[in-house]
Amino acid sequence: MADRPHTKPTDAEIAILQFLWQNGPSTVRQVQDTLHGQRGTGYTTTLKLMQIMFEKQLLKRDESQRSHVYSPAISQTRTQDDLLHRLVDQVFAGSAHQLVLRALSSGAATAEELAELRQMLDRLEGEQS
Amino acid sequence: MADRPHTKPTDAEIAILQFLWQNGPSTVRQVQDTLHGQRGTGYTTTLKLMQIMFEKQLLKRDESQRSHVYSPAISQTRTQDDLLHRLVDQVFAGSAHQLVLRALSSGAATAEELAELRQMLDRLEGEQS
DNA sequence: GACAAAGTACGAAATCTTTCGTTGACAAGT
DNA sequence: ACTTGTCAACGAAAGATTTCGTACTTTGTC
Repeated sequence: MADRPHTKPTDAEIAILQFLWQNGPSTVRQVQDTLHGQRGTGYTTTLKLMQIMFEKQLLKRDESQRSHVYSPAISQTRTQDDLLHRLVDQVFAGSAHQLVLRALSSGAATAEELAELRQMLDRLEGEQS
Repeated sequence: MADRPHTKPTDAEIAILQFLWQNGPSTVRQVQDTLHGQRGTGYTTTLKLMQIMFEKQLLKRDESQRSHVYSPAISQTRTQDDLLHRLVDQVFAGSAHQLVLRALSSGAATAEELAELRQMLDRLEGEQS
């Protein structure tokens, strides 16, 4: 049950959250090595960011070890939903359906994925009747 | 043919763009009255924002009238695509298909819209074979 | 022409985000 | 115990965004 963060995570914050969602609880060092090896920023930058995210309650941390171990305090799906709704409201004038159409037409989808979508459609139409 | 803005428009900028896309070329006053009547910010704030957006080439303007008339310099669809891709990359790990599934399951879609989606699927599957 | 209304331009404050340097604590090996 | 390496904490600078006050210009009205 993730608390709703009333403010949108910044890009840098999302990158860190994404790493933690994918790799599980991690130390600053682990995040820094993998993530900001690409970004080119220093260790203390990542540290500070994660400390701030901890204060903002975006991250939890285990301080029992010398190297604190951080994990997300908000769920991936919840965050995805929030950002998705933001995008729909802001730039698709509230029409999720328009967004879906555009994502499909511009994004490449495999046959498998299309089949999965078709299933989803069946299910949704079933619910509606 | 909209230039690609290499930087992402900020939230405030997107709100203004959205207004202009929906209402057509407008003066600062028109934007301010409608949009930031809700936001609660002053006239000069909106003015400044739109001036900066003009410098950034996010907006065009017609200065032939005393009240300059602004219009978007980037297309709505292009911007939607850009932001959509950003979201997919950042929080859906590059999987547009995951985003679509989530948008469908959480966003309410009417029967009509579902039918339209089904058509889109048919078309996409046709292309693939 | 003087006045008021509404507009633009500009500068700067306030806020938020990102970045890093420095300091002090802790641990490991010698 | 001493040195070396790693870490957390903190403060502060740099950058970007948002906000608004003030000054100047233009337009129309009396």
